Amino acid sequence: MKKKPSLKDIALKVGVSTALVSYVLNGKNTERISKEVAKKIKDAARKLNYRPNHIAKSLKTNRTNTIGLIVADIANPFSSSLARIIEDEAEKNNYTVIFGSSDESSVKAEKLTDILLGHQVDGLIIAPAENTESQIKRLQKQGIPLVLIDRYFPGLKVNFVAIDNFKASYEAVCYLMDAGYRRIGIIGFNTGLLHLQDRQNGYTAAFRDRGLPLSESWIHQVAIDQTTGEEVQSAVHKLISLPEPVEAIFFSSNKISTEALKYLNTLPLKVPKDLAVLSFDQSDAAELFYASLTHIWQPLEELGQRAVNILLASISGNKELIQVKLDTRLVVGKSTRANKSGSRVARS
Amino acid sequence: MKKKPSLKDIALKVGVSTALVSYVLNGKNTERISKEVAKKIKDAARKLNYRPNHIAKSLKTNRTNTIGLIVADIANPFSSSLARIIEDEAEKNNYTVIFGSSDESSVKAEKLTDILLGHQVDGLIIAPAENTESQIKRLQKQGIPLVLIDRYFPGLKVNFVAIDNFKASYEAVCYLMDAGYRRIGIIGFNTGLLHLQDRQNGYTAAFRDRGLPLSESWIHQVAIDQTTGEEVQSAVHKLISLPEPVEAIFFSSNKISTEALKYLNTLPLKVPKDLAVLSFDQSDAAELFYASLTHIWQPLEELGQRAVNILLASISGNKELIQVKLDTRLVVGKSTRANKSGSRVARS
DNA sequence: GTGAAAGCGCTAACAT
DNA sequence: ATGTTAGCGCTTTCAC
Repeated sequence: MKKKPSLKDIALKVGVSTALVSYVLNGKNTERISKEVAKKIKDAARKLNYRPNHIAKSLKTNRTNTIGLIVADIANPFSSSLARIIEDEAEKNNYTVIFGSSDESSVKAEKLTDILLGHQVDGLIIAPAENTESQIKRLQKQGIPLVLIDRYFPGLKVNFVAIDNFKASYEAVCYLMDAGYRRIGIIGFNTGLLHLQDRQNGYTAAFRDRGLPLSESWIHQVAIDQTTGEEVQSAVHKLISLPEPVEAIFFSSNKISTEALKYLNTLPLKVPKDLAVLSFDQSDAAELFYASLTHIWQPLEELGQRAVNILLASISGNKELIQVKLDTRLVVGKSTRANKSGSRVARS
Repeated sequence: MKKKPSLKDIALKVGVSTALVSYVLNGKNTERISKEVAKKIKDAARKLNYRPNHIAKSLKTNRTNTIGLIVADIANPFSSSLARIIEDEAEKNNYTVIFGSSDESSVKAEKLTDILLGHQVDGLIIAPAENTESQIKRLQKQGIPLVLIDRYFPGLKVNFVAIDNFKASYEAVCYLMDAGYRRIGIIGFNTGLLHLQDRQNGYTAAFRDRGLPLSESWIHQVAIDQTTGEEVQSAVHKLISLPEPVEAIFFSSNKISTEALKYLNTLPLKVPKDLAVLSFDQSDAAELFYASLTHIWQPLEELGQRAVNILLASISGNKELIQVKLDTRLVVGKSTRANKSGSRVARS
């Protein structure tokens, strides 16, 4: 690799000091620099194909204009969509994104954080994995600009942008109940992550508030940190094989619904006639499945954009604690029926 | 943000020179450093929660251990899956990934390249957008370690890892022909990107080699750089509304097939009975659609891993030109029939 | 208007 | 076995 041209090379070529070159190229103190010199410098820079060395600049300014992003798995559409939004919003503000996938492992998350901080990112956007509360706390104590996304720890006074998972689930399950469904199963993750627990809590709360019976056999949990295809299939299988099979299943994430729908495709049973399904998270799955999926839509754009803006504000010294819970929307598709016993609304 | 501890702080605390601290913390020259001092230094580093400043290190060493990744759109599952693989492979080699989405725009691609290079990435992995040949050429002339992925420019002597798109398409279309399909439509992108053109060329070549008639009305192209939902729908609609409707459609990318399948879901027609479909690229869509998709599978793992390894070799000074074309696999699903006129294989 | 020089945190060649 | 020092490319203060 040829040596890259530096400020000095330009200075030498034009016959001025590096300081002047720096001023001109950064548009600083322009009023007190002669037009001719400025032009000469710019020309030389162009001719040498000069590209400022951000590394050197950063060392001096203590700013890298880089933000670190830690998601669970960049290959998951939820994460990658978010990443794209964050990338765009960051770019608008002249920031670049470094990323890493934690795989829901606190060990990987910690290592990743170290690496990103080693690269001197100006701040971090983190979808925190389970058991990383202490890491987050430590980062905060070190004064590192930080905003959690998608998930948060209720005890921690740390910026976050998330959705109201409890409410979203609650409303979704109520929707099913209003439609006449009674035996409603749920497949969720077996995890300590509050935002995922909330989805299950919303589910149980709906039963409680409506005074409807809830059977333990309707609740299934799968592991979050490994391929869950088989586990999900087995859960679905159990739910529909009960002496009194469930009439509807609520999938608490896109990963789960994708696996479940794949499985349902192999079964003779028909959605929504024989079984209704409803899922958290939008995804292509919603429309690719033969019965377009009724699902809980998350405001990804807003989630990502606000995270970036809160982070940038924090980087600029804003000390205010900002915690945002955004609302979701229930998008009704064909995988559930507005009125379970269709005949009730039959016309004359 | 509190000032971060530096080598100097440790040196001061322990009462040694920064050089010693650097040696100890980097495990260099360990043989000639006393155990006690080494221990003291390590303890101090831990106590101060020292994290090496990669920026400073980079300035000195001219290595950032960062690679820049430019994809078309990180939100596309193809890109994000690849990104994940690249991330993992990079991490194994102690590298971090900075990324950006070009949106298939040469202007964005150039800007992105500049930004990533400004951050002093050690090398670039690029899925080049249309009309970026000159950019790539320039990068190469500057001696920047480089490997193209997924796409390449046949004229350029630049490293690449890609697949044989022509062959993959050719074989896929032949498969359809062998199954008895004759009126086979294709929906591809209207683009100058060779790898996408190759997919269409493979299609036409199959007709030519088999001596089968091909109608212009079977070939449709949609724009690549914008949401193509409507365009795809309209293309599908035209293909199945021909006086002699096509019997099969070949979608030349995951983006196209996803949109097309969504549309097919809204139609009364049944796959594969009324229409067979076959797609390039694996994706969840393959199994979520009611008739699991016959598709061309790409070796993403190998694609990503080899790209990283070739890049790292190049960064380490390897001058050898490496151009790899990997083979794909046709995965047969239920969206096509092995024998179009099913009766022919009917048993007794 | 312009330049000299210090220094960001680190490494490595060169002392001692 | 440990220390000194120059310098990576840049910004910025201060001097002329």
